[in-house]
Amino acid sequence: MSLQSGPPRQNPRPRESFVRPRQIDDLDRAIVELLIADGRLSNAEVARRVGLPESTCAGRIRALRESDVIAGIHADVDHVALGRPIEAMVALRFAGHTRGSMDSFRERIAAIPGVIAAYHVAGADDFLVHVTAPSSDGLRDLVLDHLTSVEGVGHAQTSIVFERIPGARPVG
Amino acid sequence: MSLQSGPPRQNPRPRESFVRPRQIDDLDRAIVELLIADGRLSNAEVARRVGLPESTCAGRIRALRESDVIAGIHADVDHVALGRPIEAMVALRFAGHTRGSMDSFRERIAAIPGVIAAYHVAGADDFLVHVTAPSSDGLRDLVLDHLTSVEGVGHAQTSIVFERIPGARPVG
DNA sequence: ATTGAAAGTTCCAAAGT
DNA sequence: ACTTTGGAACTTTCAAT
Repeated sequence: MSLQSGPPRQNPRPRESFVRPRQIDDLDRAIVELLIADGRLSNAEVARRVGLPESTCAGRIRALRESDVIAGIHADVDHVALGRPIEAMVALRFAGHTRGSMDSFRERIAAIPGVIAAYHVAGADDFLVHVTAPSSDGLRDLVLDHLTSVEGVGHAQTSIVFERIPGARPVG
Repeated sequence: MSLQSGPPRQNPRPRESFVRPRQIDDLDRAIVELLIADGRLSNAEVARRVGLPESTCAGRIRALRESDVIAGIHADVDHVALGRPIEAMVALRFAGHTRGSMDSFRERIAAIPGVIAAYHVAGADDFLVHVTAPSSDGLRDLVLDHLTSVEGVGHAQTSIVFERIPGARPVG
């Protein structure tokens, strides 16, 4: 079917990404950069651009995927077009930093509808939750029902996102 | 070559994504969800799963890409494996909110090495910049050389990211 | 717009050099 | 590590609905 799709990455990974089969070299980095720019490039095309025979290139890509250097390949969508025009970043602060409530929250974040990603951070805030909503009402409901109301959360500050500017993300 | 790759999305888009050729329906949403989960699914496979003939499905996917509902398909990489183990979110506050300096910053963000994405937000902070660095020294250099030092930036607060938790991102 | 069928292409695995 | 090869899978096109 193509370079493709190991089993879709399950979400809460138990924090172990230490299968590192082979040292990453510049060729691997070049391959990864190409696939960051366009995740649907065919193996043949990637091979051509990095100057590698197809079978060798395919082997490297497979290894990169199996070792989770390439964690996944996903479509980036326009949430506005899909009926969720409101985008926001919600900073959560836990009261007392109970390890337990933060852990249990961590496990449930991904299931909250509208959550694009969450970041567990050091500093004044504990989590940054990146969300979309169909309306400001929807955003309020999302925040109040699924974030503020979480056990242990002491404070939530919602910042509307005016614009998301994608980085070039060149690996170097 | 596949469903693939219109010209790679150029970065600072002038904020107009209003070519909406056809109304998005539930089938489109289903297709998009599949491609969010696995951006390398073949057209044949997507067609099978949503119960559409291949040619129809291919047409829809093409339309979704041309109208930028699907903005792009990109590999998600493990920055740790690629030699940038430090991940951080930097909150920037501009002094005086000079429109000009914020605009010019906006245009230059994507070129800063290590920047994954930046968010222009409403609220106390003006930008959240999501970055990776090869070391804490590298992070300091990145922040001091490219963020704090930007004209108009009054304050920068750096939060180390312990963990990124991807959301399910179901469109609904 | 959507469809099925057929043509043309690309991909993958397994062989050998 | 590279090349070739055969067969399977994929995308695309087109006439018709």
